[in-house]
Amino acid sequence: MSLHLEHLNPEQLAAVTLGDEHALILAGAGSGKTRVLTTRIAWLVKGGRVSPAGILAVTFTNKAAREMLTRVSAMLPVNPRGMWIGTFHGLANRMLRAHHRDAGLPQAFQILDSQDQLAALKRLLKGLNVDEDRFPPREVQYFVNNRKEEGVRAGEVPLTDETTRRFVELYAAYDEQCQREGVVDFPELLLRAFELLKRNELLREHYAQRFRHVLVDEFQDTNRLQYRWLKLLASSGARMFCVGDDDQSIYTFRGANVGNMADFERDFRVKHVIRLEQNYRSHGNILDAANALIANNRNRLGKNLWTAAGKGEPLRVFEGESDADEARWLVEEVQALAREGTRLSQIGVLYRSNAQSRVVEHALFSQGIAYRVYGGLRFFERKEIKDALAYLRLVATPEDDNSFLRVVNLPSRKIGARTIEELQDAARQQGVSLFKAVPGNSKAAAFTRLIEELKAETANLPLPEVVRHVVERSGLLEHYKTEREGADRIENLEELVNAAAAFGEEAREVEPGEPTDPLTGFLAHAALEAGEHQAGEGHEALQLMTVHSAKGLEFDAVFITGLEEGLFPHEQSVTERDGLEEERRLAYVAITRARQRLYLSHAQTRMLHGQTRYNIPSRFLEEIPEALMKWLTPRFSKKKDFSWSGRSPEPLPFAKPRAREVGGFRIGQNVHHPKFGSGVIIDAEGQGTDARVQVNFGNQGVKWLAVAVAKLQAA
DNA sequence: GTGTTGTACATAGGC
DNA sequence: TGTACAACAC
Repeated sequence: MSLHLEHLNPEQLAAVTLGDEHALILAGAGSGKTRVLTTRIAWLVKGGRVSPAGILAVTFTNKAAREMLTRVSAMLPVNPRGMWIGTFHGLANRMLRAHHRDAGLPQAFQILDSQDQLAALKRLLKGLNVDEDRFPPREVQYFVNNRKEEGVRAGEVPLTDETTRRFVELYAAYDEQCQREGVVDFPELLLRAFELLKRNELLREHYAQRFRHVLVDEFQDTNRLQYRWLKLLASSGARMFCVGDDDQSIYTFRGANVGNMADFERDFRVKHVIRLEQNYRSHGNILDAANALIANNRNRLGKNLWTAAGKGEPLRVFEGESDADEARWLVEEVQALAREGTRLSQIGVLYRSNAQSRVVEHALFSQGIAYRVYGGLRFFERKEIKDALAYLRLVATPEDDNSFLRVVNLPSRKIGARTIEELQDAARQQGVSLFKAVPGNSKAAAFTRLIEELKAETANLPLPEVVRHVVERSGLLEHYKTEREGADRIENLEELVNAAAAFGEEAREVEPGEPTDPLTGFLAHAALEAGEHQAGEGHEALQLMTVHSAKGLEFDAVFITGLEEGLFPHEQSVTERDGLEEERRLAYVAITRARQRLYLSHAQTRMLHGQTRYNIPSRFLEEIPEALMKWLTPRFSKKKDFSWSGRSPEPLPFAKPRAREVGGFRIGQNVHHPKFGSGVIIDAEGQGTDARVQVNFGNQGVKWLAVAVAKLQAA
């Protein structure tokens, strides 16, 4: 039960034992950030500096919140009752349930995930006869969410032009619809919680007095609204302890605002910025590479990681002729590592985008190597689970039109688009929910009766039995039994019953005002905690994932694949503001995942969207000092004509004939241009003085150049 | 009202 | 290349 303060380095100790003041902790990768955060909480509580109820600690993921809770519990003599530890959304939900009346919400309000939100918007746009070409649902969603994250309601958006005016109308209509149906989307959860404190002085005072210490994890990932909410919570003198790393900010594309770090320093007149720069994870060469790379970014608070461990081995770099070649090499290296005793689960294969996993998977599969791919559908996002949840939601909230539409004809009740439309018209006219608008003698009435019966039948059952009963009586189980390949779905539906049981068993402390209805709690849990991506965690398997999902993880050996211009950095990023810097931070995150060994690779050709692409090596490879790397293939191979030779597939017999060689240049050849720099020829056409070649210059773009005019040189 | 073909589209993904 | 959803035919 000791805090083991003696094991902390001076900076960590200073952070943990900081006195009565605000603090910004710049915590580099692998610098013991979580340890500092949890030890500080324990130190505050154990020393009697604050009661557990005075602690509010917030993270971004449920996983991080769980880990924090576990570690804090281990350091304290009793279960830390009364602490608020959770995600922003989880804590907002908790607050809104407790004060749903003040927040203007029904007690059992349902939470829309992004999919649900999009479905709700599509329905709205259809009902309003909006031209979906001019106002695509996705863009409306984007607009709404961005405004909410700025804390701006529909009535407050400046109407700069006609299009904006239209978007704002839709925003307002969407919010009305949500209100009517008693549902709340993710950004709304945060905005409501913010507005609740902003408008209700009594409540604000209550919480601001209660929480004496507010601790924030991954502070660089907070958006503007989250920061403003934190400021309200700290409005009565609470001490803020914000931990973050600007170099690991990789989520600006979804609203994260690194600027919050600088704002925080200023707004709270932070006296102490503590830098945790000693890294306990990686060998020296790996850290040197990371430091050198990130030094190319201009917008930084500044930080340099160091380690007491040795330099370790050089980074191994491989150039593949193709993506398949790269994958073959990777598999061989993995096998070699395994022979040397590295466990598969301690090897991470990282890539920029999910599409890249396929080739690697193929190679792994053919060699019989166990692997696990992260990403994709999570448990509570699966179709059959969402169907079951829709029934459960209707039992709890019949006004939930989203759920109504989802399952009114599932299993089939012979209710088609026509009937639905009529129903929607009627509901709109009467200003009521679809459920209420159902005429007594219609086909749909059988459905509403079913829901009402379910409600009555399950009223006094324990939660898992409620779920079991609804899954069976709704006809879903039967429906999926008759569906071919429905075995997995049946299994998942059964697993849902188990999930309900597990949820019920988790002894969660109930504070006054907390929802007492277990079903409501479970439905919120399902929305907020999407569950595991894939079963089979803990099995010995190679770990495949995007760089984004690797954040926060570490491996003995790491492969970063597809280090090519256009892929990593991604071509989309060049059009984004500071996009390239974010890509570089992403590469920084990837590198710093490795403990002992780091492998970097790229391929000369790659199949993307069914087409062969010729990419030049990523600039990030050039930003890493040569001395740290060991090239397994000749650096930036000068091999020419690779697309037409050797093992490479012949062009299809009916493919459009392409000029293989024009004006002394060949497809696949590396070239240099005085203005655009180095590139690779990806296409050619014409003859003699008309000869033109298409060159991929990476960040400079893809260009057609006349051979006679452009000063192209073989590189 | 349901099954089938056809076309558009393709970063990253937490809650 | 593979998927997702919309417009089509039964």
